[in-house]
Amino acid sequence: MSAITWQSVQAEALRRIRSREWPPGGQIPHEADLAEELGCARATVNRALRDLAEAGLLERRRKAGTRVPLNPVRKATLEIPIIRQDVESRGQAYGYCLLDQRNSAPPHDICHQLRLTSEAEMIHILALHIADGTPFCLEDRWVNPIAAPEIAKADLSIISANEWLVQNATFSAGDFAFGAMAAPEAVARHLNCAIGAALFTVERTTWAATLPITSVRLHYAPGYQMRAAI
Amino acid sequence: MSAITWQSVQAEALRRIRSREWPPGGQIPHEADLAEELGCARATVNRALRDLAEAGLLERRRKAGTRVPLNPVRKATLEIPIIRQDVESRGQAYGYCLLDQRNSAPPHDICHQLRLTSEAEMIHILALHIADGTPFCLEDRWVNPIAAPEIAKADLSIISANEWLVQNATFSAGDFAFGAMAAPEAVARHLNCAIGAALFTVERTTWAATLPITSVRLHYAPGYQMRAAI
DNA sequence: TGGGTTATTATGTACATACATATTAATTCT
DNA sequence: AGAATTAATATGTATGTACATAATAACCCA
Repeated sequence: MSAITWQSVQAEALRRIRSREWPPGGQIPHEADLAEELGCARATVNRALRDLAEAGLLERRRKAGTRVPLNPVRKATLEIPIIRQDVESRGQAYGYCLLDQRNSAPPHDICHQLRLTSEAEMIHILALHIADGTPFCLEDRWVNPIAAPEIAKADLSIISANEWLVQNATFSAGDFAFGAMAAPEAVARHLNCAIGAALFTVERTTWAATLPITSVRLHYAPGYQMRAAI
Repeated sequence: MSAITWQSVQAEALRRIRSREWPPGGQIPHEADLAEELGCARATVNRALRDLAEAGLLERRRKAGTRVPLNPVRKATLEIPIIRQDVESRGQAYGYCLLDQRNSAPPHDICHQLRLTSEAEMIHILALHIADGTPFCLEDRWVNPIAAPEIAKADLSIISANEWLVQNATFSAGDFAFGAMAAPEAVARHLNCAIGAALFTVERTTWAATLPITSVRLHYAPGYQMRAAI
């Protein structure tokens, strides 16, 4: 293969950005010029710069050209495994316990999250994920029975709703919100921690096209950290 | 242009994954077969499937082919803006206040984070980010003066270290850890919240190649949520 | 049979070319 | 002058071909 790969072109572009040879806010040469200068095809330059633009390190617009953003908004990739895999990848034994499952009308804020106006009943699930015998994560979930009717037949005391949904209800879009919350009494009891302890909390809502599937709140035991990398 | 784009090929592949026409754990046809079936070039199929593999929806290996993973590890994209932009994008007025800046030897855990063994002095910065007059985020940062010597000349009472570093010390790699923490007395005082309040906390460490640049701990005021989307 | 070598195969990449598309600049018309 | 039209241009995409690479399967020989 040719000595210059799109990776090498990308590395050279990164070098020029970092060294300010291509200054912040400034335009960089056209793809065609770069291709000629570096001795490769334009498609190769395109591939390299496109990836950098996706990472937020360049801004590209047709006709306007490519420029180095003044305040790059870097994008980190967050891997969202199912909770069992999260536990097992830490080398801990995974356990699971269904605490409650019933049909009822969701509270107002859940309806809002799912962009539902009706007061239709949904499936409410409360379950505990366990790592090496100690509480790991409390799952408080509402499932839209219209979007995933077959979940009613699943035995959620064996497989977690988290896992069942990942395997059976492929979603097309999802929102995440990460935050912290003082453990309410009910949550503290299940997680076996002090009332008011600082808990890392994830709220996730997923859709299949415009049909809301599920909204879940995950309360992680004190000390949990979620990791990401650039 | 041709009627079939790589996006349309990707959409069709997604449809087959979701409909289980391509079942979880199963192999899918080769690129060449798909290209013939869909009536496009192999490069077009490659582009479509490569992107799906990057999103975690397919697994590709040379010679072994492409398969649908049993437990897809979905990847969410997290945008990491500078804090000023984060505040301004919420429609709030940004304020900033440098609380302390001094040179000293970092504590042991910071050295560990930066993978440093020496006891060399670093720059310690404590600063408060403000939204609409109320405390938004407390920044507790250690900067390696070897990696960013020019920061000593910067007036960090005017521009935040966060912003200065993004603009002046492009990094090549970074680790993130998100978690929750009960507000210690010193932090609570600055954030004007109760001692022990649940705070969303981000720890970030960045490198230029193997040279550690900075390690920062961000304590967000109670109620803060970080958002992401798939 | 076992271990190492060689063929096979599916994905990965590079290139030249052609055309599409979005956006800006120039131009024309009223 | 101002609005509408047209040209110019940089990026975006599709294609056919060629070869690279990694992983597996087949083979061969001791």
